[in-house]
Amino acid sequence: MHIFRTHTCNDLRQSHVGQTVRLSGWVHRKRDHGGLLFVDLRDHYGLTQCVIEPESEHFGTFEHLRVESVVTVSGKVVDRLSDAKNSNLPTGDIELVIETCEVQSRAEELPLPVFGEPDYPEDIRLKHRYLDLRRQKLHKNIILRGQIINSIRRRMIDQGFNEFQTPILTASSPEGARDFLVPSRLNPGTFFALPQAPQQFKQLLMVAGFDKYFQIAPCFRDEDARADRSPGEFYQLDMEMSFATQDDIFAVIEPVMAGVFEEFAEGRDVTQTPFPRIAYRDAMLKYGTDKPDLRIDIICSDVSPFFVEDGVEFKAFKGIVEGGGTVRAVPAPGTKDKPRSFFDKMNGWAQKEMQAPGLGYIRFEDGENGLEGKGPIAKFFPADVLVRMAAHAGVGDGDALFFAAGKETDAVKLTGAARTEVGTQLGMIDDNVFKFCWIVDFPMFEWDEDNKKIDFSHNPFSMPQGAMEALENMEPLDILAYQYDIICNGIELSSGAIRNHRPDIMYKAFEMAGYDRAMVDTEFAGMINAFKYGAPPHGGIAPGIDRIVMLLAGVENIREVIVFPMNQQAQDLMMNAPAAVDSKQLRELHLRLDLPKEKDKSGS
RNA sequence: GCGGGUGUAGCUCAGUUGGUUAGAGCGCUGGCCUGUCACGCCAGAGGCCGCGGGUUCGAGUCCCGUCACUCGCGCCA
Repeated sequence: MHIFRTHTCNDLRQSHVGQTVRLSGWVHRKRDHGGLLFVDLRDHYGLTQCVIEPESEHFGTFEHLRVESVVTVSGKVVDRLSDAKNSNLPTGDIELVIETCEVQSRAEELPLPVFGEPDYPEDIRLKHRYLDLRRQKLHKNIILRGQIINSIRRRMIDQGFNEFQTPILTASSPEGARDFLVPSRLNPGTFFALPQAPQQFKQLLMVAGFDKYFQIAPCFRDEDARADRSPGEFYQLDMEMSFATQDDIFAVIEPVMAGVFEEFAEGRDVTQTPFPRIAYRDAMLKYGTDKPDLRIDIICSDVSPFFVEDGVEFKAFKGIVEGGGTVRAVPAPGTKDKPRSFFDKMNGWAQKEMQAPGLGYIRFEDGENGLEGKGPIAKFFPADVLVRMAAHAGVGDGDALFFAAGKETDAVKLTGAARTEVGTQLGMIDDNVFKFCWIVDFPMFEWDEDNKKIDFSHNPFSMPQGAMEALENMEPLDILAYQYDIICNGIELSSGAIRNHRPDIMYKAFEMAGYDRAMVDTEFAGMINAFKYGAPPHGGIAPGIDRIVMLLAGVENIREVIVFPMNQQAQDLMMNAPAAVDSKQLRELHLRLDLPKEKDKSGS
């Protein structure tokens, strides 16, 4: 008999009754009846109830053994009496009568209970991640992650893509995030950067003629965290292909995403391919964001012109529109029965959460003379203006409109947030649906208000639509790029682009954003040089693995799908990283610290 | 860097208009219990009310500051 186990804790069934077997695992739970003691033994695979009687020489061992200790037990598999079977457990028909046992590892009192999985403070969970990972829910998420990555890998390979490994110690890449730096001992005073993405490498692989690249790529960015953004490091399905149009990229990645989501959706509905494509400008107008949650069936609109019509007396918004601002309408469908407090709360939300001046509203109801407006500001509008505005915004009897007004950027931002808030408050978000879309036609350039200049609005290495001709002849802010995002349920899974593979167009685009030729030649030497020796047109995308797993696992926080995550301050509480190093290590690197004055941390 | 929320036992939380000795459940320790599977019953230990200052005869409670955690903004094109 194997010294640790003949079966796993999920193997034994009625057919094993009578056999002598051996199991190893963690003591999940004990139920001590004095004269009889039940031990639920747990391993990666499942749970088996073991039972021990007081006559046994090992009874005392189990009486005082703490849960989560690791034991090996041997004994006979017996049938349970019919009313003692547990239908909730795959092994619930049988139990193991313990004859011999060996304690492999005693557990001390736990900082974090495994059984029952009660909510626990996240810093404790992170510090004792190995305990947290024993819990079924997290354990399952991590296994799911591995299965999803396997599925993605298989789907990419099936489409003829080759997997590559690119350097971890490299130079700063063209992304705009802060780099993690690694000092070079052999080259004092110089630093590697960890890749923010393998962007330049994958493009260089295209120049090298490999045609179809992919990698489950680790990416490192020294930026602040969000619920859906892990600090420090994360993984992307990074892919790139040559001689491909935007549609070719979509045709490759859509079946991968749709296929993976369908494979792991467990009955949840997934958008059929091809995914809807929404132009950036339309997305900003209709949804107030470039990552719309299409589960919310609300379409916003610009209603600015109605506020400056003759006879409209609502001076606050009129002034905003006349001053070059804008008013956007966010429909709230089916709110006839909502109390006044619903609308007041939305206004309070806008002021508190969005730090907006407020959120005006009008409720529409059929009256004696047709559709009528109700609410505090309706009285400032002639009846016919209200009717036309309702028609324009697509609302009718029993609906309401919220108004987000201000400078266009502010109004759009408030519109997008209000749309989500209304959708949430009205219960319009279906958790059992994955709604995908592409956002396309991002502008190539934008106006940088801080520096009063034109700058790249997205990726400087994207190909402008219309190529050189557009750069030379069009108004810069009107030029679009072959740049696209893929969105699922309001979460941006990835940006991608058809790249600019032409040095002449590259120099021109950078020149328009105020960067001279010399700067391009030094900052992006590797790539611009490569493009001078025959580069294929190419493009790609890099969907975030962690976010895909997060959506499929149905969790709100990205740390629930990462095996050893850092906290929001980008600290690993379990490994104590980052940490100070001793002076010998610093001397070897010719580094001297110049730290800011330390904060008073006596509060903890 | 900025804004919101939270901070009372190991954990989840209650704690009245400011008023005597700060409670409950879970967990932990000890005892009892032969069919449980969220086992049950009894007893016990466990508190700088995040920290500092202020108001007050008196602060867990009110005010100011600060720290920690978290969500968001900036940032991440």
